[in-house]
Amino acid sequence: MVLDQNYFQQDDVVFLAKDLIGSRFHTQIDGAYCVGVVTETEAYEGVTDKASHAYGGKFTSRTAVMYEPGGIAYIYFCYGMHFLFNVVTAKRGTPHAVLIRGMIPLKGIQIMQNRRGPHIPFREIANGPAKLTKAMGIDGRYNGTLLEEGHIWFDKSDKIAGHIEATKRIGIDYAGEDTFLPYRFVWNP
DNA sequence: ACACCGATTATCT
DNA sequence: GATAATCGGTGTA
Repeated sequence: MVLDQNYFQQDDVVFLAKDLIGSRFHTQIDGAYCVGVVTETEAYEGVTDKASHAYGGKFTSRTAVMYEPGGIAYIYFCYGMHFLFNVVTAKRGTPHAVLIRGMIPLKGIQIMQNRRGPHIPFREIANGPAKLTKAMGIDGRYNGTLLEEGHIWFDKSDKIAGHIEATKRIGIDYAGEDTFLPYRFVWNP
């Protein structure tokens, strides 16, 4: 079933990050349909999380979409050259988000290969947050857009096999003690 | 296998 | 002016 606003407005962002492992991520962008299975996510827990862009209630033009109701995209430009894709979760006013960090391509593989470059090995097409957005054709145009079938969306069937590992998050060593929270989920299918 | 480092620019202070 | 939720190439082993 397609994951809707009701699903994304649950308030436990750590649960959602883990629950999104094994879901299918779809884009219909520039005339190309692509799908992958989500293998890696991270939770960013709103105003209380020192790693979150919304830590301490920070509200800027960049973070404004995080305060919108769950079920929309928060896409931002990172390190001067990469787009990173998050799902905004929780209710309006609670700026939680789940970063989608990795995926195994399922459909539209040739399109993804073309977007990433012909010499990229299959397993490296979308095994990183910026690789994934590039493979899926996602950029800043879609910041703040509703996640719905036909554009950018998720669907999920049942429980997955295999083990989900929880680790500290990547690239947030500035976050003090929150650096070590087990908010990253990695699936070893 | 692993460590190092340069690229490149929107966003925030 | 400094920073950044990264990536890919280079070098050593």
